[in-house]
Amino acid sequence: MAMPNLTRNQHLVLDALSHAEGPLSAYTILDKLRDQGFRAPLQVYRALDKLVELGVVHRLESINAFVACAHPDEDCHSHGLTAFTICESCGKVTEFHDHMIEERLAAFARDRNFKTGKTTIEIRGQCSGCA
Amino acid sequence: MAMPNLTRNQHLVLDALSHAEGPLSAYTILDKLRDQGFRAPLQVYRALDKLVELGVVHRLESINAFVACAHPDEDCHSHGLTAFTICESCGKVTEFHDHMIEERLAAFARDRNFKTGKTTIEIRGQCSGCA
DNA sequence: ATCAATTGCGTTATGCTATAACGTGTGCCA
DNA sequence: TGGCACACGTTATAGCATAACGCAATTGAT
Repeated sequence: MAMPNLTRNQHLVLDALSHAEGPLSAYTILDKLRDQGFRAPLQVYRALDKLVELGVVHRLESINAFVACAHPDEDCHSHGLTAFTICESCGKVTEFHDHMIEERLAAFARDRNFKTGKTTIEIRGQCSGCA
Repeated sequence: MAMPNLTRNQHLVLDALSHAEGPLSAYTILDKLRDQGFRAPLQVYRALDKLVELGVVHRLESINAFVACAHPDEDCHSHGLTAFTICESCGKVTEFHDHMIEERLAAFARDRNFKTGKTTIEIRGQCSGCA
């Protein structure tokens, strides 16, 4: 998955996420980009769809928010499964990869003849600074 | 976590989920229970909150839906972490527990001094019957 | 060169998911 | 018997996401 040039909208959305402290909702991104001409949710969602597909943005299913990939230069998809810790106090998100967990889930799916699409692993709680 | 008697609303919601083929959204449950007098989303959400707390219903974060626990008699919470496969074609959900994955996630959290609250593991894809 | 396919864009409208805030009723037990 | 805890019902609103339309730019095969 090579990284094509981003369109203006995609670039603006990625920038907003990259400069944010934590994850942002689509509507928060919209508000941040009103000065740049954004007017409608779809402008954000369409950019997000593409950025997620490229692997430079992750969607956090459990909080309906999006976060820039922690290491966008390497191809995040190539690391396989991505897991997250999400601090419910400060919003800090940490991304990590664990090959054993990945293997274990793959084995379960294989045993059941389940064809794996996208996998979500999210741990919500309190980070070290907030506990 | 003992299982107290359920209220009428809680019982109706749990029944709806138990008899369903797959996961249901809160609003789908609401529609199913209109004949029983349900009129507003909160009636469903309040029941769901309680049922989830009791461990007899699980929330699937990645599809904003709810499913009855596969083994409600045992205390599902006592099995620790619950993971799911979710078929995107037929909606079938399979619940499973893997001690090694649980251990691995716990170790990661421990290393980072992250205090774990609720953990979500959901694999979306195609089940054996739909692949 | 030109046509068709693809992709992104902008807009309006709408639908789905979830909670806030208020008041009522009931059971418990100090 | 007064206070508390809990569930309930209702109205209203907030928050998240997509449908459907048409236009513009790009690409690429003929």
